[in-house]
Amino acid sequence: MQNPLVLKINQLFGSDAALHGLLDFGPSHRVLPHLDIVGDGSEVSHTSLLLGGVACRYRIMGEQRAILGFLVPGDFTNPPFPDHQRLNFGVSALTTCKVMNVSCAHLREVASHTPQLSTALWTLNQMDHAILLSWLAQNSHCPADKRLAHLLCELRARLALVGLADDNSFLLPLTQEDLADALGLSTVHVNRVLQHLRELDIIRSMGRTVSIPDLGQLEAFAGFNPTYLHLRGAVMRLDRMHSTAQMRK
Amino acid sequence: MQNPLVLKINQLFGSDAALHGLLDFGPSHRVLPHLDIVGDGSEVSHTSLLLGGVACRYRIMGEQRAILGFLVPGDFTNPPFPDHQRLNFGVSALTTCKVMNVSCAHLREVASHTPQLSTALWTLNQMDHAILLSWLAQNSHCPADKRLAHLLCELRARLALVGLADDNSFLLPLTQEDLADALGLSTVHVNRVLQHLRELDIIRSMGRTVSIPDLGQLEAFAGFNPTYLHLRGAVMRLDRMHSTAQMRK
DNA sequence: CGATTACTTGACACCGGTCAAAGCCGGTGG
DNA sequence: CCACCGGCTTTGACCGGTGTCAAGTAATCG
Repeated sequence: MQNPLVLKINQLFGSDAALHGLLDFGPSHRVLPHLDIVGDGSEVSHTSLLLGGVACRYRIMGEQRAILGFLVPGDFTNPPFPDHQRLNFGVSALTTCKVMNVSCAHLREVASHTPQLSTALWTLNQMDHAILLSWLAQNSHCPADKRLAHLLCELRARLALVGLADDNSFLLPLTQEDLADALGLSTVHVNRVLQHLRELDIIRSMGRTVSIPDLGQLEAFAGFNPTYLHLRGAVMRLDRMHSTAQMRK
Repeated sequence: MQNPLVLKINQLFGSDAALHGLLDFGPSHRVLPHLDIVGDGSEVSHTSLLLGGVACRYRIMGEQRAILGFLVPGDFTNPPFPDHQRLNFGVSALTTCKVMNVSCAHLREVASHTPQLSTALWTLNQMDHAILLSWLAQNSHCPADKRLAHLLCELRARLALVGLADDNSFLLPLTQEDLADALGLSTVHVNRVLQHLRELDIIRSMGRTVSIPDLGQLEAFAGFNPTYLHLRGAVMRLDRMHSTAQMRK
């Protein structure tokens, strides 16, 4: 059972044995569903690495919960760079989660000895930012069916990065209510849109398993552009950054 | 005529004479309305500081433009930290803009000599992130009138930081179409919601000037919580970061 | 002063929300 | 092994917020 962050970094930047040992930070603990991993508005000088399960960033707006992002294994709850962040969101476990706390100071210390790790963390942070931008664009400007399809594409791609999905299916332990709170829709409507996607045979879902007859078709329907996740070309980009960094010296 | 970034940093972190000279990076140029300051998808190793005018981050989705954020004087088009970013959005001038390009490498160089500047840039970056989160939450989970009201609160607060707004009014050079593309609404509906807010006497707008009879009432209506902009307490936070940084040594 | 761009208005359609009830499914305990 | 239970999913009827289309009015600029 490998650290999913290591898996992800290797997947994105090419296998790099040097990193394997660096990212074992210590003991992990479990968080049960519906419990907070990080409380809303808390002030922290650490981040938490999700090792297993699915969690979400959220904020309570009036009566209802707004989900602002999903976390899958290999993700950090908050950016690992600055000390003493006051978060303006909470992080809550959606399934049972395995979590490891990482001091930001410690992570910076490790990264300062390993420029590749430092670059990798930066890229992951930009990926996080890109996902947020994409949610904003989709949720504000797309009809419900495209929104939902796009979210499925994104989650599949991110899960695939840590070996939890392939091109044809993956396990998605979210309720329709979770999806609704993320997409800004009602639970009832999410249900109907799911049925609609099934009728079109764009997805086939049984229980928690989503299976995808034709990934290309799904991504086309959603208008999904995987490059924003730095999925392809990330290795090239890392190389270029190193080479230009050397040129400048 | 002062550099609005200096103004903003002083406003947020307290007057700090040491910064005054550091943030003059060189020549600026003008960009006319509707022209790109940075093209979508371009790869840059610099950022651009907006010195005057209003611009937006945007992305074209199908037929229509999605506005993903507004830029006011003192804002950067993209985060100033990493070299060689491939942007997944464009930046376009909404009014005539005065823009100054800043090499990321150079900015890092300057910041490395001035820990206060470095911290300030970090905080500004987190502020940017917080605004994005807030847009996502509002646009996905609020009815049109609250959304619009919230956006007006945010813009007023940000403009006030650089001396371009007070509690009772400010100049907002946006068309209703700009607002619509930002809020994910149709132009027609933005028009109607504006009328509605005027009927409630929550805002009074004449031409491009928005005047606010009672700021408290507007912010209450919008559910606006200014702390997410680091507006209050930012000075304290900066102090705390410095003192804890020293303690660790 | 004409021409273009922005704003305003009304009628109508539709997407998605709400409410309420009924199945389904997995777990728990007798 | 079955009965029960709570959470999740599915349905239907109805309503309201927003979008669309199209036309008309104001404002801005050369």
